[in-house]
Amino acid sequence: MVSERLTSMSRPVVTRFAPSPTGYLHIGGGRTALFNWLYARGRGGKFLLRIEDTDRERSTPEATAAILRGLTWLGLDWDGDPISQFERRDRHAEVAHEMLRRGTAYKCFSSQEEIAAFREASKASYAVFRSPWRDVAAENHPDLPYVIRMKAPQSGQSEIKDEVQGSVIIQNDTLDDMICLRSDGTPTYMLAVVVDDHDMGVTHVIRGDDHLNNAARQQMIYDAMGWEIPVWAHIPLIHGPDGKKLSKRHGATGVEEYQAMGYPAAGMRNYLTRLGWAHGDAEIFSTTEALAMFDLAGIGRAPARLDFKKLENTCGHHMAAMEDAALLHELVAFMQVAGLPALTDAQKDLMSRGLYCVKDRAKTFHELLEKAHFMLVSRPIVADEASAKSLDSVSRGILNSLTPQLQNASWTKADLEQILTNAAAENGIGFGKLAAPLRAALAGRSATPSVYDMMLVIGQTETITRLNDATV
RNA sequence: GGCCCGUUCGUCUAUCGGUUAGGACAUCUGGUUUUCAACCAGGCAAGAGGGGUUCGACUCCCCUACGGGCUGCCA
Repeated sequence: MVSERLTSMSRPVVTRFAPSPTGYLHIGGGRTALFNWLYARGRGGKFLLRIEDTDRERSTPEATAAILRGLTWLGLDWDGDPISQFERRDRHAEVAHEMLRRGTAYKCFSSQEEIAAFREASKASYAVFRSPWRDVAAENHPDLPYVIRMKAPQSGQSEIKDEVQGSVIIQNDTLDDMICLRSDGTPTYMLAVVVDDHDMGVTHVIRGDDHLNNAARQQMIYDAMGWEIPVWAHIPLIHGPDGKKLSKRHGATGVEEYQAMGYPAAGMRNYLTRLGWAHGDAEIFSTTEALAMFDLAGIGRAPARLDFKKLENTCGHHMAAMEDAALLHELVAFMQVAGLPALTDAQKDLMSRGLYCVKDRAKTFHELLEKAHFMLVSRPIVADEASAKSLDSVSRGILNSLTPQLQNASWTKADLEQILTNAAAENGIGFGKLAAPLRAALAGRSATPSVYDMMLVIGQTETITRLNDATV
């Protein structure tokens, strides 16, 4: 592992996330953003956003909005306004021309047809294209459209000092003179990233390892302009459960889909942080703890597979640990995204009083809602198939006999406990046999919080009314 | 084809030349229990294959296999 360069350690960290606005925020992109965010924020640095919208055909404002929504949901905040790469095209062109002046780039008049013909002819050898214009003096240039190509070294090697991949050596003769400025005057990606990262003061480039090879060429631009090369950290991509590249076939690929599936953002952050990164045995941790622990050295080099079981488990821990108010707030947002009807004020009120007894039994918001059903239904309560079985004539009779005692109860947990255990004993049944019909009557479900908690939450009047409903 | 990266239990991973290869999720067995969730105790389970280097390799080097990436006037 290469240690961080001194120059970079002496200035504040600036990272960035640079998505192409061609669709929703991919879960892999979300993790890349998270790593950048953790690294910068954990060090008091800046986390910037750049929208790589130079591909005018595929870029849409809707996609940009979706990406920002995804980041916001994940809790990743960025500094300043997102930067549009497209709007910086003049600056990119300016740098290309500066390279021309410096002699580190040249005008190439080869047409796309000529290049295509070269590729066709050298299909077998896969030779790299060598422009015949590399060393042609300006006075011999024709009056034709041209591109500006990087005058890259053709021998020797380039070293990428990568914090994750270690030292990576690329032979310079395998690289062609990449195009920096197209014949229509627009910049290519390779030029634009370097110029933007430099101008934005990015100190650490943390991105997918599909860019590892690109780093060698990008370094050449930094060198050509005399700019300082940032610290590289190329992280492996996320794969589906079967080890293949994550695709729609695997289910959810978009961050917002995970929100709709009901995973709490804190759990998602925790899980995603641990996916491809480790710090000893740390598994369940808060974002504050993650910020303190996160480092580049802990990032693994192999692609990690998404494991929904572990995601759920992680989310369960966070769900239980969340403050009631925050949990309710996130639940409301979730219901909106999932297209569920909004909670009424009465429901919210009940929920804020009863969340304590459901949050540690759920791993997703869908489960939370299911467990909270007793707070959300309105009478008459219809017992579902499983719970209806426990409402036979015998148990109805027992429930009915409970009513007078409940009417006189002080409605504390201790009091209710005494009434119910006595009732079970008097009827010669185990407590479980009594709890089942109570669940059916109070919630219409067989999987619910403790019967005591339900009674406490909905209150005396409502409890008795529901029992009466069930016994008629 | 060329170049680059990767490969520890089913999964996420720890290990940075000497460990009974550890933890977590999942799974299995028992316990607890008021259903669900949880909890407690325990079990199963791993260094891709082959060569080196070394007193000693999961760890360092090479080869092979498999997976991934790059090889655009896409990003």
